[in-house]
Amino acid sequence: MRPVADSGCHILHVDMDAFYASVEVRDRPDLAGRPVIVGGLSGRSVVLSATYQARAFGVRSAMPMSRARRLCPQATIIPPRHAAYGAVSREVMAIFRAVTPFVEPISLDEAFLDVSGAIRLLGSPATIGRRIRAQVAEQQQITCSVGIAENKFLAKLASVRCKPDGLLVIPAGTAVEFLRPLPVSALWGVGEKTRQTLARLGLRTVGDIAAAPLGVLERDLGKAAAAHLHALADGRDARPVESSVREKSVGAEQTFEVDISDAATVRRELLRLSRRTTRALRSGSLAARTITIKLRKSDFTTITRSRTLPAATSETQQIYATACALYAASGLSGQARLRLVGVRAVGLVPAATTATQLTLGERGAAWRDAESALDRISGRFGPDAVRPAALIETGEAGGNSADVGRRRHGQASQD
DNA sequence: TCTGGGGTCCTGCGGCTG
DNA sequence: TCTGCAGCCGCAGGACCC
Repeated sequence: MRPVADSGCHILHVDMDAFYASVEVRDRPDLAGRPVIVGGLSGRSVVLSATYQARAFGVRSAMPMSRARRLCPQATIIPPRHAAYGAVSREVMAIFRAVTPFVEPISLDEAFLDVSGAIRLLGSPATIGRRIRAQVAEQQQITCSVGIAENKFLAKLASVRCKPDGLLVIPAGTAVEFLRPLPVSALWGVGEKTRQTLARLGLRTVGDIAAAPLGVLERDLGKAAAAHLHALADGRDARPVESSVREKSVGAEQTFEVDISDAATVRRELLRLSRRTTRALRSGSLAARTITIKLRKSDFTTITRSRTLPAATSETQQIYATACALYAASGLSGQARLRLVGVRAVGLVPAATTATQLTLGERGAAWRDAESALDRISGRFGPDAVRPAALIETGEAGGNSADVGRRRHGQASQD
């Protein structure tokens, strides 16, 4: 093994390769070496993950499934199994935590590790990276890529550059020459809109941004984004690896199979989403001060409306009532055709710290007890084991649902 | 081509308050 | 009592990331 110039590089970014698709292929060996796409089966779903054999045909994550099917009609399409991916993710994160306690998960399939405290015991960062790759492959039969550098931004960049099944070190002090020729989109925070704005300024590479006066960037991007991009373009990123990141909001949203204008149907969906949101709140022992709804019209324009409550809550009835009031006040109730609705709870606080304010006639304690009981039943028998009568679909007992608006992504029954 | 779902962060505006 | 100002907060929207 050739020595790698990794001194000063104590940040690792580990990224699983085509994670969901790799788990599916692992569990179905007959699919090995074939194009596989993980995604919903309905008309409006998108690609969640694709094997590299499918990517060779141009299939990409977040691409509409209809387009992916056209590009690669021979691909095997598999509906997602989120529980299976979550289980693999927990095992992989345990491998990381056996190396260092400083692990910051970014999503199910990637994490940053600060290994500065593990070097004396386990060897150089590159040695640690190779060890992690070997353990993931041995224990989970899937591959990952590891980027190693002096900060998070560069480590992430390195892992992207060595995919799939690779390991790349950006030696300390060489970041600027590595970064200079890259397109601006390589910078974290530059999406399509920002890329267009930068192109109007004549800035196309990371080197162009590094050379541009900060004032020019501030004028078109704002102070925070300008400072952020200028620092990244110089290879500077002071963010530490944070092993305990607190959630700031939880929520749920749903795209309808066909656009909906009927207010009663929208309210029913708001109830369903409020239940999902409050279940997430209660499972984290959290309550929320502010409730936000999101309404996306058929032309894809999106509005949000929010309301801050006198006290934080995790009760479905209160959040649902707030969501309905916001919907009624939006001016879209029964008017616009909606393709998506969402409910989000913001301003999270530990549930134990919330003061209970009951007004005359309220049945707060009774509701809380009932919802706690429902949570326990849901945990044992599934989320739809018990639900409000409003959410029992027409004809459900007979097996045929008339509620076509809600059917989606092949997961209509796993809400 | 026709765009999911879960999030975070930033900006700008208006109202309130001292 | 009125006005101007600064700071804070709530709200809405947009961009971005995985």
